[in-house]
Amino acid sequence: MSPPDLLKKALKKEGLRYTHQRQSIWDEMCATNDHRDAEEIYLSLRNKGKNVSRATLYRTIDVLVNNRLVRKLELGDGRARYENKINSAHHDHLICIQCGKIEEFMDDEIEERQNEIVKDFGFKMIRHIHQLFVICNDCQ
Amino acid sequence: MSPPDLLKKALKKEGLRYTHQRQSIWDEMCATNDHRDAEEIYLSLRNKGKNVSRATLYRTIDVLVNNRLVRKLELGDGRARYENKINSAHHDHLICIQCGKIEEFMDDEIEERQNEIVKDFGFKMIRHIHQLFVICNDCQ
DNA sequence: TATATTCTGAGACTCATTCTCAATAATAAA
DNA sequence: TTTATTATTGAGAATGAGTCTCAGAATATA
Repeated sequence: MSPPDLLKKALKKEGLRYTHQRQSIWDEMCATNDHRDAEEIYLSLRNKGKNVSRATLYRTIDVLVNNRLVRKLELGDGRARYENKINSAHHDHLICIQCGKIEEFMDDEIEERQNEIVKDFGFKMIRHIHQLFVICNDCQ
Repeated sequence: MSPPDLLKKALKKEGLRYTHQRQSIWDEMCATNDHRDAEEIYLSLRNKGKNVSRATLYRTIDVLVNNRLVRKLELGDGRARYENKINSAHHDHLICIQCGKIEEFMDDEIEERQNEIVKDFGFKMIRHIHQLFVICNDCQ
């Protein structure tokens, strides 16, 4: 299911301990390719009998995000969404402002232009956010 | 300084009254091309003897954003930034993750590709967010 | 001017996220 | 393996940007 080594490696790299809770959270993150908020992940864990506190959930997600196992999506509505990064190549997002549906896109040309822009400024690219807010076909 | 007609027109369109506070806030938004958070704008108003409540500030900024006089920037740190839209053409942002400096960029090729992507999905583009998080030249 | 309606401000409230700290679990040492 | 050390956890308190409430103030209408 979820590649156990990736979690253990990340924890070791950070000097953190391997615990049941952290494994449960990583399993849960890998269980779907959805873009879920913390509460959805929390409740899904509870449903499966894996009781992990919100505090631990947030703390663990931070570790996963910092180690590029999970991606954090900020859509501007006050709730972050999370998706695992191991089942998919790099992509950005289209978000329907009506129904909330999230689709993924990837465009080499855009990626390339981005890098050139940053280089032209003499800066160093760390990461980027590219979100297209749309009305999807179902909502038109 | 700030084009007074734009504010009055927007308020009229929304069926809202023209008040001192709303004019002060619009003046303040036009006073700089910075990307400031609500608290900075609030304090700057106070400094100038224009006492406007936070409630009114947020409410008015909403109106300005909805009428495209002001742009709201969500950088993922929990504080929205605002910039007036009347002194500048469309652009996106580079943000230094070290010092917080914000630069602007605009790329026709990217804009075009974006539109094509949305069209290919059969969606309708509403708006987009494109942020490049970097380490700027001063911070390297 | 009188009346109706909208706006404002102070502070209470919300809600996602972070923090605190005593109890617990994982690791290291003996 | 037992003990000692150190990190982790969970419950709930705290945080903080932003929103809401509602009585009094300002503006518009008759």
